[in-house]
Amino acid sequence: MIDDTRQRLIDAAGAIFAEKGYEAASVRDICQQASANIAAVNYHFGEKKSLYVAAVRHAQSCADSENPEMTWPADMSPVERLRAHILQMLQRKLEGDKPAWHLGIMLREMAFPTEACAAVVEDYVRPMANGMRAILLDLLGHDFPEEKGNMIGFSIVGQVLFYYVHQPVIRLLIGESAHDALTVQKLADHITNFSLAAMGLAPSLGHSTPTPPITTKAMT
Amino acid sequence: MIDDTRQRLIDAAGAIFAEKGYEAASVRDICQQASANIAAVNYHFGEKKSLYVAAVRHAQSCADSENPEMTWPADMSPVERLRAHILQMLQRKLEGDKPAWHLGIMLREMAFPTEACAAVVEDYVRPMANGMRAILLDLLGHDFPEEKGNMIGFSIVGQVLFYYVHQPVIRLLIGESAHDALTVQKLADHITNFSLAAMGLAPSLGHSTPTPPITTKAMT
DNA sequence: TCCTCAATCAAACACTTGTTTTAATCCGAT
DNA sequence: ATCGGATTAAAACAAGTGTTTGATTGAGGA
Repeated sequence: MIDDTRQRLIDAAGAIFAEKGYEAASVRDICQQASANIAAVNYHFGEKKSLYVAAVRHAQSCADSENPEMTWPADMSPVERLRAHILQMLQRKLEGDKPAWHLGIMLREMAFPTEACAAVVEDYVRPMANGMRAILLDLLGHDFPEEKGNMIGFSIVGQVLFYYVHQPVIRLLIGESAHDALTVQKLADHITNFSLAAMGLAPSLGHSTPTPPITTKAMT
Repeated sequence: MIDDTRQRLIDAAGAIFAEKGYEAASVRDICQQASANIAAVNYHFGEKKSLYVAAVRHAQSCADSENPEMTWPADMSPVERLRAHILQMLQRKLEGDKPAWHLGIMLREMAFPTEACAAVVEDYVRPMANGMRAILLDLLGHDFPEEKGNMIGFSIVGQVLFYYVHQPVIRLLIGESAHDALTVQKLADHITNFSLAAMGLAPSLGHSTPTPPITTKAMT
């Protein structure tokens, strides 16, 4: 059976782990949500912790398969690749078509790491970081200093992650309606334009010229 | 000292809550670290949850008193106020002279909120957000659209928080030595220059085109 | 001195936790 | 039909949880 109880356990566990954290999630709750017996988790995974890492690995393997390698058309300009990259990151996090726990459990792992964090970094974060670095190298020149490039990458990713990690704070801070008005497309355009302007590849924000979405070709 | 064990309990609780999270922290561990009896927490606070919110409130009251209201000299240019503000945020988080759990427990609360989150936002986040908004209004003009201003503020704060929230990921990603090379001063300069350039108030990163630093007053 | 009352302590409480055990069930191969 | 391995089920396990109890302390006031 594809719909094994083992898979049902991983799905239920991921959802509950992502929502309540590792310690607060009980195997009884997980088994009940998975319509499985209490002993099932120990039969299939041996112990609770193994079920947790199985859920994390499943989440990142799904994230891998759901996102088609981020391979952009070769004739796409670096600027447009950056724009598409930022939009995709935001969509992946805020437009939850897939089960929301896939990224929730990984963000929890990245903020308060357990032993599964290293695997997440290697299998999920590093490929994404390499993709970002490739774009930045095309944008800034391949002899750009590595440390500066790292910081620029962190500046971009930090902007994106902020809207996900601290979403509840933003809601409380600016109100529900103002938060709902921040659509993914609007956020992606802002972050892209903000970052491009910081790198000198687009007109700066700040002066209220109704800036149309920048679609300039990259300067090589 | 009037409330001896009560304060010891709050200190021990804050440290353990920040490190292990609410559920994983046991009152027995807390009482042992505080050299108090197991019944002390229930005698002084009634229940575990009240001790937690007491620790959170203590952390934010300390954060308030430790940071002298962020009142800059009146003749300081908005650009320099922004630079000082960013540096101060980073110092507060990464240069731990004070007990590290003061901000650790609040970041945990902001990322995965409990019922204490609203209080943290109102008493700690909102004043800081107002300070940031005041600087941005001086920088961009007091008739700047609110939503755009919010997003710019989030872009700046997101860059800062990234280095704290995802510090373990950064360590794994670029290595210990490269991470240690990212001093607070270096990060503050980068984030400030990056953000100023994005707003068109400083030369852009990316190319060494020495555009003279713009330190003009806000255009109204 | 006696009393009071807040504070501390050891012990036990009732409950949940993760895990194990043992028996029952399914299901394809013989 | 029968066997045997794989899976599920119910119950019990030991350990840990937050919380409560009731006794004990020790300083301050009448």
